[in-house]
Amino acid sequence: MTPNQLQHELKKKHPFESLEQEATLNIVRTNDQFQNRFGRLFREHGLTSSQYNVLRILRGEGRPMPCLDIAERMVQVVPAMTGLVDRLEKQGLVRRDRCTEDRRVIFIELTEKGAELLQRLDEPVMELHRTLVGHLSQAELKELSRLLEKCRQSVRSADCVRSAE
Amino acid sequence: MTPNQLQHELKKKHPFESLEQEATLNIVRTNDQFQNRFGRLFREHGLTSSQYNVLRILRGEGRPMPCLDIAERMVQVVPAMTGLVDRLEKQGLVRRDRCTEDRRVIFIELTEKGAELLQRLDEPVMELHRTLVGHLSQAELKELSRLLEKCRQSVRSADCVRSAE
DNA sequence: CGACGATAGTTCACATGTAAACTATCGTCC
DNA sequence: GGACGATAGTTTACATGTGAACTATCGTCG
Repeated sequence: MTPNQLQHELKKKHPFESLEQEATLNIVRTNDQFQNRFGRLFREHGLTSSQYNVLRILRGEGRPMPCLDIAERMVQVVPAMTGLVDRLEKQGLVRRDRCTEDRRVIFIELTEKGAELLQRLDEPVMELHRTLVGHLSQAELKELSRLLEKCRQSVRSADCVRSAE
Repeated sequence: MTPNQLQHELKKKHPFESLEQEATLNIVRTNDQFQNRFGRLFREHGLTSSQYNVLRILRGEGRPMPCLDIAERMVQVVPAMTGLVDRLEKQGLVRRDRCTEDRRVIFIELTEKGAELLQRLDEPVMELHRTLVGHLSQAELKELSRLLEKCRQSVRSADCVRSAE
């Protein structure tokens, strides 16, 4: 057992002030390293992590979606979607389609080319998931997901408070 | 118990293909939401998350550090440090100092003003840590950190392979 | 009908990250 | 002591995120 692996990784001289701080930093650092890996994989196929995310969401939904709905499922704010879709459209991976009933909304649709690219990525992505966390037991993975979901409950409740202000 | 909270959050129609995928997405999503919160807090004080990180690293080290050493403790690549330090210097929070022995290295030093800003942030930051994960028990926090550290072991070993190529 | 608030996207300004190319120095080896 | 590879930073080009302001529509209410 390495009781202070994170402290060692960060070359921190002082121990963590609290378990809360240590856990939070562990989340951030793990995410950064994972994002790094996925980013590299996607880049080999001409995509970024965000772009891949958009394509995945569109495939999961199975039909064209408005910008706002896509942004809502990603954590990001709306304005970023414009440029994101611009580049995906330029690559021919999605198509913009203005809704006829409500001319304010613009549907984003996955193209055949986009679907094919996604499919080519399925196996490598699954493989990377296994590489990154496959050495944890099924029980550990379940526990990890449970703890992280519990973490997010605080954000949700805090957001409720904020939106009630 | 909510067995598929993440699936519900993402409005995913299909269940996750694997526990590995679910755990990875849980890490990413939790991180995004936490970063969001910390970013807001730092912004109220005129800082970004990255800038705060640099200041924290400098205070932890207790003395001036070369750019590379700072970048190494963050996950990011080197080039980003230049602009980051530029802006911190413009705000008077750090100072650049060229080393006399080795004129290639430039020491970054925390200024008095930077130290004061950090100190003002200490309490709010600690408070936010508690808000975000304080509802987990001490045992859960320890287990979460343990699992995340175990996750990162795969990245480390994979990096060894890569650097040996 | 016509003003007005709400909603969907876009544009803008600014701070990051990433990779690749470039500059200034250092060390070392012949 | 001069070439050469390695090291520390910077610059450049491009894709993100974030907040604020703006445009086009919709709906509704008077």
